[in-house]
Amino acid sequence: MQSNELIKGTLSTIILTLLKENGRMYGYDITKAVKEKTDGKILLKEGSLYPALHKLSAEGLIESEEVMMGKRTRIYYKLTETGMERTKAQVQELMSFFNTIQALILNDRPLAHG
Amino acid sequence: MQSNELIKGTLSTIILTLLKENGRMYGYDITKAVKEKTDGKILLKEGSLYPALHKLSAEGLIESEEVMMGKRTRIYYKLTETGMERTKAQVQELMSFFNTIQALILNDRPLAHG
DNA sequence: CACTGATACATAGAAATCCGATGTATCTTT
DNA sequence: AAAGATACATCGGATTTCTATGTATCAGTG
Repeated sequence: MQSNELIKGTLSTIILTLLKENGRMYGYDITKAVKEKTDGKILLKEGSLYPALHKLSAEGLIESEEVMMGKRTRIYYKLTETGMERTKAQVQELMSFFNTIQALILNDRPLAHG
Repeated sequence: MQSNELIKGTLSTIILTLLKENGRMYGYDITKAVKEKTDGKILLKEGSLYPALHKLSAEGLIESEEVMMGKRTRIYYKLTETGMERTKAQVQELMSFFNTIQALILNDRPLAHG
């Protein structure tokens, strides 16, 4: 899958945005949400997600809360204040990047030859 | 620079597209074109560009031609037939990916709780 | 009750990608 | 003569995501 190459650099923004929208989510929840919202086009792997969550946590952008569901642990994550600010910034940055790339790629006028 | 993180996965598409638009370019030319066309937002480094060009060349997507400018070598690159097809495919794939991500990120409706 | 598939966490190592630093050398301008 | 732009190149590092693997619980089925 080539889409997996493209996801690089966008993963943290995706996670942060989902948390912003949904308030509180746990890991497995996030993989399902991404799958559903992208019609299966993006399949977030556990090996990508959990390390990413730990990293965001270590950076203080999200905070976790362990909840026991019967005998099974479920770890909920939500944005911190810092994380909320960072989410807005990253979304803006990502959209700006998309615009830049689109301008670069969809403009089929040759260079003015400078 | 965080934009540099985002470029991952898009670099080859950028190079291929520029070659498609301009027909024939050499390395230094490409760095300048990217800089100009993105208003300095994306600065392609030589350490990224030259290896990428060699790889595209090895994959048969572009072909090179050495030209002596005085005593200095200039290596022009242009798309092969395969490269032309691949360029179209990658551009479509990239745009599709952008749409997917935008739908995921800009949709602030919470999940229907499934 | 055994089995299967979904749920739920986690990590180690591999693979890929881009950048920073560095190197060589020519050409142009001052 | 010096500085800055042009023009190529590679190495090692940092980062990121995936594959594979592991553990364990829960629900549904035969």
